Amino acid sequence: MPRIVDVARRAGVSTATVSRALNGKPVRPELLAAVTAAAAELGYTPDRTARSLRRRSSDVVALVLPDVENPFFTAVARGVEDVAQAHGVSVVLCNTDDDAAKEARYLAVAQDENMAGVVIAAASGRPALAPLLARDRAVVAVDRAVADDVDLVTFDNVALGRAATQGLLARGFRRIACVTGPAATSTAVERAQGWRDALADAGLPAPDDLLVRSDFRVAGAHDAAVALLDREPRPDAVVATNNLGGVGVLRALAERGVPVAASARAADGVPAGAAAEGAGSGDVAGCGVAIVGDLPFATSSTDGVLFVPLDPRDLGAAAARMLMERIRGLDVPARRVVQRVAALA
Amino acid sequence: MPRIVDVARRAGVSTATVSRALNGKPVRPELLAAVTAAAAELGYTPDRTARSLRRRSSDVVALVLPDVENPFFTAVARGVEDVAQAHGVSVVLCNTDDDAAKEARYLAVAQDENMAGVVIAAASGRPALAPLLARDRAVVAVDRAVADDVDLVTFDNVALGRAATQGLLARGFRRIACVTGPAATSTAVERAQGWRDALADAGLPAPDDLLVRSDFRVAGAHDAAVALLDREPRPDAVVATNNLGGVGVLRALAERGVPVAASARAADGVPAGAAAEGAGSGDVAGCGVAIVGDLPFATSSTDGVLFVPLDPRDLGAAAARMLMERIRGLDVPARRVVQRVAALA
DNA sequence: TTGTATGCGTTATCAC
DNA sequence: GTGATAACGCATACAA
Repeated sequence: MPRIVDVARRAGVSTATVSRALNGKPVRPELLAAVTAAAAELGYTPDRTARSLRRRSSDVVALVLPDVENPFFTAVARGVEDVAQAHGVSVVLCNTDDDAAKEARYLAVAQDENMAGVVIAAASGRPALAPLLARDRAVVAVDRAVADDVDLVTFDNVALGRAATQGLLARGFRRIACVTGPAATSTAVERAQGWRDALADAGLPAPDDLLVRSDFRVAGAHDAAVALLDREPRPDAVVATNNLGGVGVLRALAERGVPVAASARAADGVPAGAAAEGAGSGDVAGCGVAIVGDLPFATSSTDGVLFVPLDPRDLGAAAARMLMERIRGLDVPARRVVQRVAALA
Repeated sequence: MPRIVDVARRAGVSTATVSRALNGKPVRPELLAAVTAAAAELGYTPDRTARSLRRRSSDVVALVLPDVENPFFTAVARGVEDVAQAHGVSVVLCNTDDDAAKEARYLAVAQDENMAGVVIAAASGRPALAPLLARDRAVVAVDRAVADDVDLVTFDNVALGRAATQGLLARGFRRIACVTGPAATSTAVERAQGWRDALADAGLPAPDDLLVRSDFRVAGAHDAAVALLDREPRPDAVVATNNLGGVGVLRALAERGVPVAASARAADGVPAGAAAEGAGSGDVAGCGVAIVGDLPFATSSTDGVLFVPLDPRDLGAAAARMLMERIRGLDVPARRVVQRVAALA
């Protein structure tokens, strides 16, 4: 492997000049030409390890995610990667499994590797960012809020939960349950708050037993939905506050033979009316479903489901752009960006 | 940040002894105790950049994947990550989009970063591994074969394609189409060969116009399936050789209002019989579907679909284990491991 | 502008 | 077994 001295010799200059030439520092045009020619002929590429040691910072950023198997986060990753690559920086993907210990370990690695920055969708609400911040590393929180005062780019989660719920209300549903994620996850909490707000706006109760905190995964949401279906009276619709939650809910409905209802039947507006006198208000009718997010791998049966679509790739791209700014030295107070959301689908 | 000299001073030894103590080299027990104590008190962690520079190899491995948004590959990533983490090595995820140029770029980065090794599911059949191999870096190909003579862990793809097809044959289907991936991808080619073999074994023709090479993605497979549904006579079943292909096929069927058929009707065994005299042999009947792989995010409507399940996580774990062996210095000829496959589902 | 010389933090080599 | 010291490959302070 050619090293910088080889290029220097071949170009007839010093290593310092090679370094400067290759890093865009002022160099006489003819020498620059000689250097780039020599580098090209030798197929020289700088050793990034040595460069990192010297610069005390590498061209790598960490992307810390709670679940790489969730299409939402892989889309975030794509967004981050797109802009990072455009800036010549590599992305290390770190999967925390929503586990604070794993997360802490990865953040330590990011520090020991002298990575330039971190984009994090935090497992815990209080990730161990202090050492990184002390070292003046760039940090951007994405999707989920964190305790530290760092750049943050999220959706308007309350609005998302509200939109999903209002959509169901508009379709005539009244007894609307909510399947959300962990209490430690801001998105889960805020979207559930949106559900609560929408019901309150409509003058409806939002009883605690219609709110189930699960884990934002398929199996958990599935179990939560099954439990909801056993409630008496059964809810006539369910809001899933994330994509995998939606999958779990749809599976539960399918298992129980409850079809997805695009809208409530006319009589449902009457609380204790005719519908309740049979085996319960929803025993034979379908169940409304609203999902915050998308199901990119759904196999077709989502007719009647109300989606509040998100663009996680765009979210990731926005976060990465903010990170690049910080890496380039931008020194302003922490920014909070709320990503625009498309209309209901 | 504490450095190795700080630990040395505090423990009253030289930096060399600290290094040895922390790396498990022989050191007098009392000194070892002093060093570990000092390191703990200071919260010292070695700078991995400096270590990499000196050792000429880092504790990071690259995982080069064609599509991080494909659940199959994220599962592979999980498997790789699990064993890598157990060995104290971090995993850099690189997404090539099945693009040879992007792939080459990432491989160059792996080299410049002095990464310890690479696990690759190659975009092209001939990835640019030569520089890495010349530098004596560990390389393991996973899922997809490559031209270079490196360790390889795959499924028995011909058997997979054959199993999917035989399953459909056993259910009575006869005119079975195949939607597979790019001609440059070994899995796509081999599974299609399995389809061909199974038909030949059954004494049936495998006409070229029933084999569609797509891109292993949803949209591509969808379009391919739509085209197949327009054939006259229409195929009575389709084999999708990967998971996303399966999604695309199922969506196409749903769009066209063609139900998934768990088995062919009795008369289908007769080539030019009664079924053909109407609007075509399959115009009203359903269509059989077999999928190599799984649909972790299917929302329920996969009744009747024949799955040939895979365990990509296990595949990734196996590849990572081989990589770890190589990194630890194992020096044997390239190995070819064919991963066991579960029975039909 | 350019070259020389030093340092980044660690591990490996050499004497002891 | 231990300590002093020289690398690893690059970027920069300083001198020219």
